[in-house]
Amino acid sequence: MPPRVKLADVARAAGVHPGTASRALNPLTQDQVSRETSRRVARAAERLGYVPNATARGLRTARTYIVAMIVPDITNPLFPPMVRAAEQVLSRAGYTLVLTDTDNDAATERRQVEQLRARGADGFIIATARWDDPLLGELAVPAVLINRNTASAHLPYVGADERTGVTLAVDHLVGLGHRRIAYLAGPQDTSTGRERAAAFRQALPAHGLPTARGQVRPCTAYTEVAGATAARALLTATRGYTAILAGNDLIALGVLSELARAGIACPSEVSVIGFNDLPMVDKLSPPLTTVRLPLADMGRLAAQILLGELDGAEPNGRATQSLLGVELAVRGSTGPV
Amino acid sequence: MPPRVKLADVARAAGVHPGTASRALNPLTQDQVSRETSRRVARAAERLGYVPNATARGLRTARTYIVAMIVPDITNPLFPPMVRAAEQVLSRAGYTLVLTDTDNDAATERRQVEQLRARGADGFIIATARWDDPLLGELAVPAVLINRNTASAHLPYVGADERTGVTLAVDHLVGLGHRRIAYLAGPQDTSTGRERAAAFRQALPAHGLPTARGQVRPCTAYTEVAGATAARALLTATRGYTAILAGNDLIALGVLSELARAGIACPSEVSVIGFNDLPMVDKLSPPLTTVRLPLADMGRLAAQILLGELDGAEPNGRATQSLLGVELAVRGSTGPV
DNA sequence: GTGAAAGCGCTAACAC
DNA sequence: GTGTTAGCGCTTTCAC
Repeated sequence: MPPRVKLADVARAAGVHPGTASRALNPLTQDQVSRETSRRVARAAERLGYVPNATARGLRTARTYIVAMIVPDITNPLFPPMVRAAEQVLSRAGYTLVLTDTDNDAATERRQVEQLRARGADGFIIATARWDDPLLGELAVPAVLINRNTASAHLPYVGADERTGVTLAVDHLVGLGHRRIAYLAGPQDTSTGRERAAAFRQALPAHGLPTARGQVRPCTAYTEVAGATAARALLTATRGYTAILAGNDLIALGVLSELARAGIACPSEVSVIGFNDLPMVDKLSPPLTTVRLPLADMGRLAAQILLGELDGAEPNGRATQSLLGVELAVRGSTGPV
Repeated sequence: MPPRVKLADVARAAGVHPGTASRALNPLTQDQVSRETSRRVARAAERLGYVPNATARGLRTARTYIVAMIVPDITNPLFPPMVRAAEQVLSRAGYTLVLTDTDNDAATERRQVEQLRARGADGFIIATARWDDPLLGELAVPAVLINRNTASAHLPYVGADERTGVTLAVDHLVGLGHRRIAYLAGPQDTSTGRERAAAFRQALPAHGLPTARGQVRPCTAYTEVAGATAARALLTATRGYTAILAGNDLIALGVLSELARAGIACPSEVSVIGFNDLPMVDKLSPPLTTVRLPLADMGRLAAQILLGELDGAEPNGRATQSLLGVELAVRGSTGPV
């Protein structure tokens, strides 16, 4: 393959010095150069098919225009829409997105972050934050949290309005006449697990409904199996509930399968609501009523906030916490008592 | 933030020249240095928390250790398992994976590839290949195709054994007594669309079954809507089919909804088979019988082949074409005639 | 086995 | 408005 054309070649072709060519090609410094020169350089670059060497530029400017996004598991359908939207925003701004899947493993995450810092990633979008995460202090570059927050709230955070989501779900159930509603929460070491459970505990009294022991049960994981296990425990303990709100759709799936196994009809005997609106849950029998999160909007906003910190001033002392609106997708898994 | 410790710092701390420190730290050149020196340098690096600057190294070595993976749409559940597996293999080999989502758009793809070449990506894994794709000739670095092949077969390709998948599906249906089987193919400008359709046309005669006009109908896209449209056209033209094989699961979903709309029971009146085994299709009513592809294996192998070309010799003249085995997941959407 | 020195391609002070 | 010069941090010849 032919040696790539470099800035010096363009400069020679345009009859100017490399420094001038550099200025002419960079939008930010273009006004230091005469219109005419700028045009000539641009044309030469075009003609020779000049592609700037990002590595050399990065070495000189100490910026790589690389942003790393860290997700726990890209096969979890929650993340692709965020990744996709973030990538679009960043790519348009001239940044390249590096995706890292940590496989939900802290050690892997550590290794990856190390590698990315060596790469000189200019910033991070982090979807793996645990509630109390030591890693986040050591980043030394701008970072934005998405989907899951941490206790300290030192970093900008973009999430969904979990509380409203839970409230919408409970309101819907109460509107259908339900008064005995159980909640199968997600794991309590995630911000979503905590937020949603807290919101549920507040939502009942708001409707004048009593809270009973065992009405809120945490699942060990956001999985169908954990959901089924928790549902079984719930049904064994009490059969009086007419509705079950699940910490997410996978847990709801577990609930549905457990109900089927126990011969309890949904929604005529027990209504079920999930959280996330995963693809295909509208095709289940019954189609799942669930809270829909604005995943793409979250990805977009996270990228925009990061770009702001990257281009602009120092990160704000008090980090912006953004909660995007959610909606309830009402489907067949909920009905009147 | 403190200025990052660089190689010169480590060298000084170890009492050697930077060049020597470099040799000591690089596994490939470590044997040019005495055991003792090597140890001393390693210790100093450790103590100072030295992290090599990948940009500087890249400028010098003309390698970035970046591999770009190009997918049409990361929210399509087909791709995350491939991406994840590829990333694991590459990351372990010291490479960083850059993910690009082209949004199924050729212009976007072009722009992205340009950007990635400027970045100096050492290699590409390409899942967006169209049947006849001019872009592929211009890469100038090693590349591996995954999931979709091109006409020329000049590049290594990793895919699933589509033909066997179709054969398994047809065999299954014939085994259930079906003799009138229609095929709703995917778009014919994709290798998967073509391969599967061709395989279907061969599979019928193999069982001594006749082929009729209109028995194979291409859909305009791999979508539920396109599937429903094609299914409607099929049912309007002929009602004699007892089984429909779909080009992929989304098309199958369209078929199922169209059958429901027309009041035709599945599987008792018409059996349906999909392709891909997307998440959740086992939870439909009826659960979808479908061909399962080894997506993660494909991602893994593609990454390994690419690593081979990256580390090793020149790309083989005759590019390796790998077809990985598939299996049929038999579920409720197929039954006896 | 180790030191010296050059240079990857680019940008940003500094001159004029 | 443009040319000159130095240098980002690393690797790799070439000496010794």
